Amino acid sequence: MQSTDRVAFEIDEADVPAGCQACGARRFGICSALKAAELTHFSTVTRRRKIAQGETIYFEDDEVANYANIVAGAVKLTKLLSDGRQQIVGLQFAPEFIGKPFTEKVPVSIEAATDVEVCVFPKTELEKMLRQQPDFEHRLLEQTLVQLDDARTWMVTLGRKTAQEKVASFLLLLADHIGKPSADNPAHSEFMLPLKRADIADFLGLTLETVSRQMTKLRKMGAIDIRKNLEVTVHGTEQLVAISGGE
Amino acid sequence: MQSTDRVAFEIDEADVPAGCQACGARRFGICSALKAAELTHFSTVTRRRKIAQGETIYFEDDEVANYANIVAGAVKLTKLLSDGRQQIVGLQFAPEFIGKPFTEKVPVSIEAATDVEVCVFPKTELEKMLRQQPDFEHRLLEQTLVQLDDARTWMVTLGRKTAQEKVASFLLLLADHIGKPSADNPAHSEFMLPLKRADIADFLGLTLETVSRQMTKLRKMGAIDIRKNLEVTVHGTEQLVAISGGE
DNA sequence: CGCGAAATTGACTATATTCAAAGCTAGTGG
DNA sequence: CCACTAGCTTTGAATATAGTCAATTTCGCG
Repeated sequence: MQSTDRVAFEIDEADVPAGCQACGARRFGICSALKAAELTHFSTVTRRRKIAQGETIYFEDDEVANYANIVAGAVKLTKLLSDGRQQIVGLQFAPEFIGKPFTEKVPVSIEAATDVEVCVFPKTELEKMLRQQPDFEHRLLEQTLVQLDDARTWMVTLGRKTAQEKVASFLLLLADHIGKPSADNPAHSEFMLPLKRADIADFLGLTLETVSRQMTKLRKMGAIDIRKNLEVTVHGTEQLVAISGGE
Repeated sequence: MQSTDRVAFEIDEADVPAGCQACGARRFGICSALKAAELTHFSTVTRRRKIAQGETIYFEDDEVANYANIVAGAVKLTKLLSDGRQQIVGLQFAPEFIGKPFTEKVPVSIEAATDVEVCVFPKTELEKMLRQQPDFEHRLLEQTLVQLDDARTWMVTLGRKTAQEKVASFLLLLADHIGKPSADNPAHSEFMLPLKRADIADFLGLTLETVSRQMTKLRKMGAIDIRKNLEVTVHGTEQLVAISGGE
């Protein structure tokens, strides 16, 4: 006969819904505020959805009835000016939360930057969880504070950096979020660009031509390598940090 | 003898600490989540402080032991690059909350843009209130979401607007927060600039000369009037909205 | 292989910056 | 009360950086 401890542990683990076990949000996202039993209940009202690159998930000022966690991929948050100029105001990667609680409308458009998989749940359900679980709201506040800090950090990049520094900052941001140590040299970092040049330009407040020129310059300086327009290798982040004008 | 209702009402009102009665944070800030009795307790651990224009309240990455509500005046939140370039990432007016909960360090420098009066309270005390009062945390989350939205809206201005549009956007922001209808024409708006040209430049991602030139241009276009370098009159906001490139 | 989309490169231009000088404004002291 | 100063603002001329428009190349995919 097994010890109660052991049994309890196994039951607990078994209680974690299958779909949640491999999910980043379970461990690092808002779901980490939930206990297995609560998660089980929660998982009955969520559903997985795959979204193709380029699809818009919410339009700016849409009224929304759902929220979601990103399970895989990256989404871009954009804002438009009436004449069509566009600014990407944030990139979000797994396992971050999508949506703005307690308001009718989302103040940004949300679009799949890569193929994306999300875990969707109804607005009402989230708000119920928030009322029942103070921890859950706490977690949400923490994630919001991180996003606020990220936004403000990016404001410095937008307002005060040169084109070259902006591009270097962008590459460092990606290295940080989706970079993997390269096979041959662990000090290097490799990743696929989740955005095309026009989107990078919209994120950096530049034109796509300027982005392209600066990428070329960084390549010629030996700071990075780009293959097939989207496979990037960073040759040591220190050099890139120096070029980026720092934090 | 008075009715119990009447008595209860008077006691309740009388319970609101004297210092809180005229405070904006009491009605619109985070303190509005508190009932009179809780407020009374809270007010025993707060203290008023006056801060002169130009004084720094927190330095970037300082560890802080206090939070505060702005009672009067305006503060600027700034971030620095290592070589000294500066970006103002936010302006806050009464009755907003200052400080970043649950973290050791503030990620921005906070400086009094005008003479400021704040209501200060210890970090530990706020965090205790947050645990005891879910409403309080909820309120804080809502304020943080508003700040996040403000930051993202400003990112569009920084990344995608021209100098002229930036200056117009800035004036509209002020008209919105501290503008008063002018005496002679209610469609006009008047206010004192809380920032000097160099600060406006740091807020808009421009140089102070460019800010000055654009102000002059707006004056010559008849959109605004400036007296003594800091008294501004907006001649109808529609024109300024049109110039600002919109939301 | 060939087509369409995306990226690069080039030549020219526009916008905002830089550097420099002069003009205001408010506060101080004779 | 006026002159003087210090700090800020305005204005000007020259320059640099990024933007625009256009041509060419590369890449992904049928």
